[in-house]
Amino acid sequence: MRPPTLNLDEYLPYLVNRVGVALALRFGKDALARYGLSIEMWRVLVVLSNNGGQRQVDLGGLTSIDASTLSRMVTRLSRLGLVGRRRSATDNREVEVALTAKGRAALRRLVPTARRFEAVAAAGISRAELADLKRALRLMYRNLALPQG
Amino acid sequence: MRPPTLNLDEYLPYLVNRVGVALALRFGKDALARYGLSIEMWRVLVVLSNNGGQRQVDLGGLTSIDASTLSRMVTRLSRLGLVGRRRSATDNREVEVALTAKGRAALRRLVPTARRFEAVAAAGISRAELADLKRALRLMYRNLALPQG
DNA sequence: TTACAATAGTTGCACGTGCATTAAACTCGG
DNA sequence: CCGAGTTTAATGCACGTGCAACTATTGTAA
Repeated sequence: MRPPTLNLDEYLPYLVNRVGVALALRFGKDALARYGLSIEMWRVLVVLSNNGGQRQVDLGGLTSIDASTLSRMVTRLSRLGLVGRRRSATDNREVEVALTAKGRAALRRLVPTARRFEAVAAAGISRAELADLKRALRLMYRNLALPQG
Repeated sequence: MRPPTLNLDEYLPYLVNRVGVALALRFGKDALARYGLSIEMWRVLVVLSNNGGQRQVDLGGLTSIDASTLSRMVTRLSRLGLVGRRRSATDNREVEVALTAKGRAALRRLVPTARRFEAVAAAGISRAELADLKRALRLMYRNLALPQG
């Protein structure tokens, strides 16, 4: 009556999650902690840098962060001086969030570090393999995000 | 003075983490929630199923879960009747954790579901590509886990 | 214009987590 | 045999998170 065993070292979800957690942990502790930032905060900053100022709802959609969590996170980021909040001129419900000069400066310092972490993680993987890997990961995400399982 | 942009759709750590989170979310909400389990709890059960009864310290090492968190988690799992706790006969500090019959039964039901989720995630990826993908992920983990960065 | 619905954001609350501390049991050198 | 140091587990505490409820503003249909 033993349960069917599941070899974790061959189980794809585990392998993916494990690397994801390790990645977040390393980058979070070695680089972001000095700035008082979490990975989620870092992701918000990157999205703001790439896509420009955003309403909080849209920011939540782009980062998959809950609206209430994001509200408090933006408060913290604002307190750190990295982002600014201002109510929309056209719709008084909306809050527009944008990077400050200090936020952009923080990104200028962090992005190269992030790239180094990527290089460390990908050491020993060829360019071609890396391209395949990324393609597979994007496919997997689409497989999971779609409303059918 | 714009910060150097980081294209998230080509940034490996983001791609990996995103899939890892999606995987955990889907499996957690669609399957584990019915049993009152979290992914971390599920992982503990799988490790117990594969490696047999373990001391809490070793369980923490195998699952990368903090000792204090694990202590409380085992309390919850024990309350659910899925694992049993008993003090070691040889060392009175140690607590041995092992699956109960109910725990093994839960695994028998969950493992096939987990395999289905893996199949959904990996849809459209060939056997050869899948093998490469797993190999790359194991390598990445070693790159990150090793004490040099 | 006036109700009713939808949307954006914030806050109350319960919960799980990690860190630091504590308690108990064991190890080992003197 | 004794005492310092180590190991294992449990607990106090602060914090971030998600869900649900709530407020404020805007959209819409009669």
